[in-house]
Amino acid sequence: MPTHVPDIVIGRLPLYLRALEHLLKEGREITSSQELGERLGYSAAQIRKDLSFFGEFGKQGSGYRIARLAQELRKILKVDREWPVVLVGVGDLGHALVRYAGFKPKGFRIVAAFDNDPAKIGQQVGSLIVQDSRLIPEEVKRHGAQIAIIATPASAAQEVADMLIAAGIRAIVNYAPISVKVPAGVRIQYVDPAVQLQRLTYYL
Amino acid sequence: MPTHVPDIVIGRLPLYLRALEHLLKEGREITSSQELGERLGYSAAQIRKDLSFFGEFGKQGSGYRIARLAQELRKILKVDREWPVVLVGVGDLGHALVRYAGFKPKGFRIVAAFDNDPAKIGQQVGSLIVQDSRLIPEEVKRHGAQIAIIATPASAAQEVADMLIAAGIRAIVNYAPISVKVPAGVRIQYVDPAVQLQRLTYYL
DNA sequence: TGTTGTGAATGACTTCACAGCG
DNA sequence: CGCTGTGAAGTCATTCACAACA
Repeated sequence: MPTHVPDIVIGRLPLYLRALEHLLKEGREITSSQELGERLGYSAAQIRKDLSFFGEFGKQGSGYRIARLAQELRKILKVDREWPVVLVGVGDLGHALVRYAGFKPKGFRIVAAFDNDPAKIGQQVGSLIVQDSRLIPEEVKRHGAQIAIIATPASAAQEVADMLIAAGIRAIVNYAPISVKVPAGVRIQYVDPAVQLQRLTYYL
Repeated sequence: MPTHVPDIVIGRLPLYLRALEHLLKEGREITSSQELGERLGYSAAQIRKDLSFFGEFGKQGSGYRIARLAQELRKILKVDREWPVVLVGVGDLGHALVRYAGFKPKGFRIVAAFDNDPAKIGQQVGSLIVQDSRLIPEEVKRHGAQIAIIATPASAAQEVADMLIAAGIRAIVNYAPISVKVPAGVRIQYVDPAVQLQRLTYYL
């Protein structure tokens, strides 16, 4: 619907949504761009401008109805549903992500976990049984998954990404410490735990 | 030394460093801004401009000596040493991070892990014994740690951040799904696994 | 009065394009 | 000749500031 929304705006919307859900849990019904901004460390103008890409959700003089705005954001972000997600690489980090309780309330469910280590295949992790990576193509299709999490070592990440994309995956969160090449039309987000730390030390 | 370097530039340097280290492992000695850019998905000009904030590291006509540039970046980022890091919250995610093998080669070592759950205190995780969160002040000081990782539930994150900062922590990576208030002079990076996914669904 | 939504103004970041040098 | 380093230009993002309105 909107002409074009910068990626950086889309990146902030989940934070707005998260803050709104916290306010709701505190029993609040109304908030303002100023209050949201203070909680999140953004300017009030930034928040109003971001929201204005999608419509008019507030009331002059009073602010935003929290429940309503949260629901609008869920619709915009398409997290007003449950997305099936597949995960590849059941090391410590992958293991933790499979069991992570925070996905379900935010619109995601890990429906399959893969590894190529025979010692891990067949093991139960959370409510899933680890499957052989060779089953990725058929399982991705069977679940209709468009989203994947890569939590393999760096050495396997590119090959795994290629296989996932061939199977129909169009969005990836990559926890492996390496950049992977993906074709146009596939979105990728990087989370390298060591890089997060290295972004801080410069300032110390 | 440099007048002022934008945060966004600092944020890319660890990615340049990571790519250089990969090239080194492949046995390469020389690279160019173009090659680096292609690997990482940035323009060659972007990379040259970023580096120019800190000096002149290349040779016209040939490019960059990889080992030399990597070492310069480590110096700039101050990861040419080993930083002690403390971690709070030994759930699945914290557990995985304590055992994460990727920190050491990038300049970090987790020197203490804390939790407030009596069932976890005293347990061994990796080479560490989980300690009572009440020991944070003395242990942070004893190790001289300036960096912390928060991997607690959202409900504990603010309180834990306050305690860490009071004890001398000046940089935080927060895996808890909540924004926390920190005073000026303390840097914080957020990694919410669900937010990473929510940043992708808009495009599907 | 208090707060939104939004053009206009400002500021920040990226790309261009080329001189200069190895 | 190829590639860096870098001002200048261009693009994109944020903040300002205020009309509109509950």
